[in-house]
Amino acid sequence: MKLSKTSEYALRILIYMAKVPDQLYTAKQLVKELKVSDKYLRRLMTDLSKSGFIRSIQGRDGGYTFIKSPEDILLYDIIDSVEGMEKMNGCLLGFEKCSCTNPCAMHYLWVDIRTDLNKVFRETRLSDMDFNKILRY
Amino acid sequence: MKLSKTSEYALRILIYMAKVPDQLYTAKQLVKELKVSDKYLRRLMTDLSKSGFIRSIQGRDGGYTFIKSPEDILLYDIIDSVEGMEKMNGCLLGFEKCSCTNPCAMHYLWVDIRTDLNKVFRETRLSDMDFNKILRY
DNA sequence: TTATAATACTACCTATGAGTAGTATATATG
DNA sequence: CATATATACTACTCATAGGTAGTATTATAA
Ligand code: SF4
Ligand code: SF4
Repeated sequence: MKLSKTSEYALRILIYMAKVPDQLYTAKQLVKELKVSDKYLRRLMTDLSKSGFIRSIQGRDGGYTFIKSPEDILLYDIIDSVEGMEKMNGCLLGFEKCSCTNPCAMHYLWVDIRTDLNKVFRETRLSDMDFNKILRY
Repeated sequence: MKLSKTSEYALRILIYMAKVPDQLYTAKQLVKELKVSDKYLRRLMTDLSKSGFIRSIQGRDGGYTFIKSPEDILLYDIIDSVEGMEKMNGCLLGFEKCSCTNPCAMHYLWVDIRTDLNKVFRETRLSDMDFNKILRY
């Protein structure tokens, strides 16, 4: 389940913002910190606003801020909103949809890892990130 | 590290062939069993021949057969040959090349899973597959 | 030696994710 | 109200993975 660039950006942006929530971030500022294409980030921010994680404030002194508390946002939610999580519900290896009563060749090699991975994404909240250990956003 | 369709096909094909090695498989036969696009499979078979896993026999009564023993083929080798394994050596999440002394936000959530995953691909040989349990190719 | 049945090759087509350009809209402040 | 500084929107471009079409080549067997 290699994440799309878009998911990667979404995670990086929201994790960066979650380090100091309750603050207004402009697109300009985020672009500078995260080194993501300006136009692409702006478009993504609009999507993330529509998804209800943040809200946008237009006009002078505008920007983006959390509208949902980082404690209520799972990594899963973020990925799900930008690229859809069927990719994870199905087979993370990219194989065809799986019934698991009808296992393909990779299944038994894969299933434990899948469980761990799902756990990470479904149980980690933005507020759970260990910000002290993060050296790069 | 969602695998590309091409890796998926390569694994499925070679695993299918490894169930009964020492046999000649025609493209026609593989297409029928694995339900992969005919032309695409053929092209892939040529690649797999050039990579040294199988050899092709042209002409009437031709087909493909292992030239390297399934005992000497790691899943890693297959993926590496069709899509390159940097994707796995780098960050499986799709993040930029990582130094790990300079961890990004996902690192500590991810690193153990990455280890397990690498282990599976780097230590499983085609001959290790548990063919009794595989119900789908 | 000719017909047949297989693989190999070259060149396209198509859909999608990523990124870019330009314009429109909103709002705080003087 | 005018201006400066934000975000929102629409419509492109570009690269790549996946898939397709048609032709060329190879080798067996009658
Ligand atoms: S059987 Fe397991 S490995 Fe195979 S496609 Fe389903 S989840 Fe993936
Ligand atoms: S620090 Fe860890 S999670 Fe981040 S890019 Fe490197 S390997 Fe991936």
